[in-house]
Amino acid sequence: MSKKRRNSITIFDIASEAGVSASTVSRVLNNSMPVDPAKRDAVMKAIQTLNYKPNLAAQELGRGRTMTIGILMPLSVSIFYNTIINGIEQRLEQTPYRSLVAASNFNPQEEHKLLDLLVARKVDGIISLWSQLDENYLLEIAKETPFISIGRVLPGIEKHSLVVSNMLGAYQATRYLIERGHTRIAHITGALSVPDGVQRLEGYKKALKEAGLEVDPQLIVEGDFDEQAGLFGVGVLFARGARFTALFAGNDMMAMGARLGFYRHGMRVPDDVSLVGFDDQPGAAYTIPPLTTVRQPLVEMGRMAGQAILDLIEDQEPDLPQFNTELLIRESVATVVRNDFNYKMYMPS
Amino acid sequence: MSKKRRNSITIFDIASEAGVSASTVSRVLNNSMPVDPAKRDAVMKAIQTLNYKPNLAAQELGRGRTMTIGILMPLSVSIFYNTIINGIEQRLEQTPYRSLVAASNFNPQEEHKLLDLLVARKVDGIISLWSQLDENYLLEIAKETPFISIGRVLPGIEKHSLVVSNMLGAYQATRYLIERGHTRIAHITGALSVPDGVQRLEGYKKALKEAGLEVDPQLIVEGDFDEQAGLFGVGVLFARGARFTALFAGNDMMAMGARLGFYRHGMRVPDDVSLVGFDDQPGAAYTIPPLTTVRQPLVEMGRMAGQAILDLIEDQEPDLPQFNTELLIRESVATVVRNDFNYKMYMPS
DNA sequence: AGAATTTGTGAAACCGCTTTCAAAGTCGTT
DNA sequence: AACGACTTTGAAAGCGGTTTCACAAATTCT
Repeated sequence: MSKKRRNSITIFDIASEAGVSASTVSRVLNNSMPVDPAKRDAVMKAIQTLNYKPNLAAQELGRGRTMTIGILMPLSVSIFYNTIINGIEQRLEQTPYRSLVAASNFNPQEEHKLLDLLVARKVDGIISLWSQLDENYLLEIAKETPFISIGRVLPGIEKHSLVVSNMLGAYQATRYLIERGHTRIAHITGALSVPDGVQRLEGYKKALKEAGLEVDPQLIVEGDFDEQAGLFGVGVLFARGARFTALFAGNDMMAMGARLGFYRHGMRVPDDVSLVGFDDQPGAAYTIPPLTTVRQPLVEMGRMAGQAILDLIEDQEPDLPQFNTELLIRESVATVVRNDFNYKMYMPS
Repeated sequence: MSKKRRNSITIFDIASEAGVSASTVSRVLNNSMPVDPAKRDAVMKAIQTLNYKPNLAAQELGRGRTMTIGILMPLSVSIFYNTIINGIEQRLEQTPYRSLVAASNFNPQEEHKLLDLLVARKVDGIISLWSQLDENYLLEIAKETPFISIGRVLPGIEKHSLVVSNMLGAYQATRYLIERGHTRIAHITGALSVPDGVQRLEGYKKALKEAGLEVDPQLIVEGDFDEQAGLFGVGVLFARGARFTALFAGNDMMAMGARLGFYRHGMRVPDDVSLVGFDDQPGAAYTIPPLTTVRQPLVEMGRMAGQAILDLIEDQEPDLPQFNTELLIRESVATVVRNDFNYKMYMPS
């Protein structure tokens, strides 16, 4: 079916070129042992002139370690996940470890395949982001290979899991809205099939209850984290005739969708309706108006995950801190001025 | 410094388990040769019960081909590049080839290192996106390994390069603005250190000249593709006292930045000023108002690049089509109603 | 029925590098 | 000068697969 390409110059070629043994070449390559300076130079020169590049597969096979840690993420086309990965790589950069990332595009089949691929590649560790895979399968893999889970806690290895409190973030967002005088706060949820979505919903409810406000189902519509859902969500809200002065969206993308929805209905943000998102995705600072949102310390999370996987590889128990969200106050929320007769409620025209 | 992990079960383990030779196991694994059904089943079962996973490094070394094509991109945290990569992977999915992507974060040092890594990994082909590396170095690599360049044409292997006409896109955008009655059109350029930036500037100028309009340096400010630059750019424009009714931004991110700039200055889009971007990045459809912009067929480009690298691997000359941009008309441009006394009069359409 | 093919199979060589092991050199002591 | 303790070094044995090769067994053809 196809030809091999077995051209490459090997360690032996450069060995003979330099007049030493292959072992010696290997030794200067990894300087794993002292080598006579003269020979070392000869080897270096040979490497140079023959433009030798070690064969990675051979190295890995030879030493039984790949020096790479695999990263499994749900979606390649996502700044959110990539930012975390950035953090991981920042940590790894200072080590001899490389990273190898695989994206499943939210397809569990594909994710399974990719995870197997990482295992087949014998990566030294795996960091998985928001895996959708079966718990037991993951645990099984975690038994064989150092494994860190981000965005999902795996029972039994909670210590190797890293999540931020979605609940807290949603609570902060809602709470803030309440403090600014809003009492009728709508919520477009994230996908309720994933924990993040329901946890954020919970946080929203908690803030409401704590403030003695009722949780009105009329004000809640289920979304799926997509811009579309935001746009559609405000449509639903209006169709219901819901009355609200603020909207908390389950993430920034939905907030942007909602923003467009309001625009279509001729409602100004924040003058007519306040809006808060979740994630602080890039660009959130450049919406009109700049979006108030909940920030997760993504890069920092990545860094810590990187540290944790290194710990695990060294057989040390990782020490994963608690990550908290932070409310980023920008310009999409207005204070509502109370009025005994009229709560400053808005309705589309 | 560290321990090996040499636990794994090998082809021999499953060979003895199934009562056949290792060669046979290999044969059923790749079904490269007919094997007695009974033995085949035995092998399958053994694989199952021992939960065997072939060692990729060993496979690659053994067969001298890695069945992976490397992708080198400038920035991991970018939907733009990732969309192209998506296209590549779509094409690859239907083949036995895997992809391996490496991101340099615009750091030439890093890019060099990563490219070397791909070579060391002996990938069967390389697709490079907007490489910043030295031409000769790239050509040298292209000599050894099938190589496709996206976003930059490499002299000598133009046929292996894939670019879209930035010039055309910018021309389309500017032309459209002119057709809508705009005569004073500002432009915030991309980074002029990269071809895309200057080509878009050229396209802008071309459209202007063609329409008999002067190219006013007052209306041009250099940006760098970042939101910041857009925001800053309109600041500069206003500081100069420049008068314009439309702005063509070198990309969407700068358009968003500019959008915020206008907002800060109390100018409505498109009522007071029209705006067009470039790239159609996700979210561009959800700006306020939805942004008119130039679309590049990213996914399609990726697919074709995937096809091309496969061709190259098969020793066939790839047939890369010409990719054209397309103007996506949304809502950020208004028609100007001319007025002899004051051209600053608009009518949103 | 016997010759000529055509399977199916295991042994062994090989892929390119690392690492163990033992031999050969060095050097410092006594 | 002889001896022991380190250093350097090359040969050789892996690492876990693939593939060639030779051979036995099963088919097919006269």
